[in-house]
Amino acid sequence: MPELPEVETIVRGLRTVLPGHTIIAVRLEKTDFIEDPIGVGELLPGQRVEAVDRMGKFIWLKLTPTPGAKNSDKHLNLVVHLGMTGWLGVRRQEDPVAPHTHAFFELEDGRELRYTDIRRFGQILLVGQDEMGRLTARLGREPLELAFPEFTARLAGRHARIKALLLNQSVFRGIGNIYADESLWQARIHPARLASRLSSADLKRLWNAIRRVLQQAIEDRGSSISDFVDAEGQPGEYQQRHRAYGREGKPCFRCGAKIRRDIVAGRSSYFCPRCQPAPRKRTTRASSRGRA
DNA sequence: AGCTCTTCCTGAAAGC
DNA sequence: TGCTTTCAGGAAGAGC
Repeated sequence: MPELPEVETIVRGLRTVLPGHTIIAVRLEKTDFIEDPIGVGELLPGQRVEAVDRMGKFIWLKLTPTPGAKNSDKHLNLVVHLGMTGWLGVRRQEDPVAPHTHAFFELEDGRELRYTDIRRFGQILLVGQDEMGRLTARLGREPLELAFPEFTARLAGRHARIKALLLNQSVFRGIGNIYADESLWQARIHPARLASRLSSADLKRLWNAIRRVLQQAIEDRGSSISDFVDAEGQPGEYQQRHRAYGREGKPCFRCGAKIRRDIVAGRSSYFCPRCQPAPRKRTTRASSRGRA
């Protein structure tokens, strides 16, 4: 599933082949995951891709109108979220079309940008320059651009489970289930611990772990679990370094105990029950009533 | 504020 | 063997 490293890998691939090229036509198949399919079809032809960037798990294509574009005074942005199974890449028009390809953006040179998404949990948004601020305001900080004091400040006083906060895109942007679990394993922190109960040593280990994990995963071009491939169609390598995610029942690389899987924050969470000790008391109503 | 539950969707895997 | 059920999960929204 595409998280920050996978999206970064896609973005780096697109950045080498897309800027400077102009969309001349749009073809859409299923459109239920596209915010404004009519607008996409009408406004994108004539738009040139100026730059490709990433915001958390969003791919951000900055567009510039060419003389043939409608609304040629307006700067548009094509923002794409890959959801669970999304893929965005450039192919020649004569190349075979992968199943579940729902959007085709024809370029002036005979190639086309294609969006493929089996489950259609992704999103395609057409965003005007003025609305980009509102989109970014919903998102937290980039975890790799975050100094330790800011990291601590974002978690201070939060009574939610650390796993829930790592997954919450308005706290940090780009971390998903895999990299949350891998970071917590590295930092030896149980996913169900409350953020407010973490010591500064815990937080320091977690901050370091998130940075190490994400940087290594970007270097390895992401994790390919079921079907992730980069913009060129190549799988990533980071799944070979997974220490917790998907390893239920297998020995912990650190201590040999069996990795466990529990539901924390509504998500499968893999952790070592020995290296990542559980919080002392469940904060259930029953236990607090029993003590009162 | 933050928790759980539900919804969206498909295909793989497990169950019968 | 073949059909049915379950599960996975990012994000948003409802309800508590």
